[in-house]
Amino acid sequence: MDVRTLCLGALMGGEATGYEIRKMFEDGTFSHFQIASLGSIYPALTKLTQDGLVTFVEHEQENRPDKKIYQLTQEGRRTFLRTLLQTRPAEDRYRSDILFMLTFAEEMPIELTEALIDEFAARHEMMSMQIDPENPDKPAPQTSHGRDEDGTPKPGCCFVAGLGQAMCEATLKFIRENKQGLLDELRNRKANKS
Amino acid sequence: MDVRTLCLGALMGGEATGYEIRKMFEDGTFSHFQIASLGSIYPALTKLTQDGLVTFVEHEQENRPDKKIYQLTQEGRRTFLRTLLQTRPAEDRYRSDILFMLTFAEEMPIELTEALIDEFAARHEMMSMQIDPENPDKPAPQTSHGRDEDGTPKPGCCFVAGLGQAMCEATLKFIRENKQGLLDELRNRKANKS
DNA sequence: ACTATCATATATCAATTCGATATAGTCAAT
DNA sequence: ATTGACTATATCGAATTGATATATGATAGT
Repeated sequence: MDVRTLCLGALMGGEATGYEIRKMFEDGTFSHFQIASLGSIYPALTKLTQDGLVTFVEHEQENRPDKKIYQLTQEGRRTFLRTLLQTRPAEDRYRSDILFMLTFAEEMPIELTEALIDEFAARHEMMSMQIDPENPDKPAPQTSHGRDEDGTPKPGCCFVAGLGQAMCEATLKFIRENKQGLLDELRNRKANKS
Repeated sequence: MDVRTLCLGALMGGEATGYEIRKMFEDGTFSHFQIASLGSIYPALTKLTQDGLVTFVEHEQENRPDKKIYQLTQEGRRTFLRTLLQTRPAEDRYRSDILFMLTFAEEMPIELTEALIDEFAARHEMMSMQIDPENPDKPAPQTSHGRDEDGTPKPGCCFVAGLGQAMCEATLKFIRENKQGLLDELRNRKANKS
């Protein structure tokens, strides 16, 4: 899924600026399973405007850069829904420096291994708290993304949020149950080697 | 972590060709938490050779392109271990078209929602089987990546593999418990709307 | 027998995307 | 007083992906 499609999806929840769209991918609704940076969002919005899939209204603000509030056109909405129907979703990809590094646990000091695991746990704990299945867009709910016009959270979003939480909890549980075992085993091996 | 570092890590397990390194990220040891394509691996190996971190021996093969078997130099090994100690691991990032699409479940036919969930489950089931914590590099164990010189699986690899499996299982469990509820809710909403 | 398709193996390249930076003002905190 | 954080758009070099080219053997389907 390219950034253009992601932007269309972001605008399905209502109008937004490029900056707000980035926030949806940084902190908000989509942050746990899609990424898009400003450097790709702004060009994408420009292209979408040229293609007539979005329009924007420029709001002047006192002593601040103009705000361009983007909105889907009917054509944009149709295009996005067609994309949903036609796209064969790409493989999921999970990228974790920490897990990659932990693969080399034997080659590094045990304190580092423990620190990496703790860091991994801390990040997942934070993520788990950030995701609230009843309220998919926790931080800054000014814009009503993730919920319907009437304010009800969307069932799809709840499902996805719940799944994310389940994954976090499984991760934390695994660490609670296996961290000490790994550290002991590593200590054993070091002792045997010397 | 850039591709150069990933290549050094891949070569920590012993010598390999560029093609074999790609397989480690495609099917093998690292496939579930790091990605690297041939288009980035070959340039990375060239650069690493220039920098003296790896060397290669060219093996001619009858009726096949030459094979360049790469190997870490001592300098390369030291550099990688230093990187492990110094690098602040980047945030994990998980990217899933399916979860993104499911966010818009209300906007699409229920059959598509169900198909997407089933696809998601199928992929995780496959992944779960592919990961064997006792044997981190399931497919094609010619090269001994993920295990020590003596053939014992490395504890770090086992830990990471076990974690991956736990996540897969949690995902599958969540789907078993929540898929029907989501579909029912969606059907309800459609009925109420019309 | 013929034809795909896949696997091995290296290499290149356009298109995409990231990450950093520039600009510019407000606001809170140290 | 000044550092850092937030809002907001925009650009650009660098990294990376994904596709393609080349060459051949093996395997499987029609």
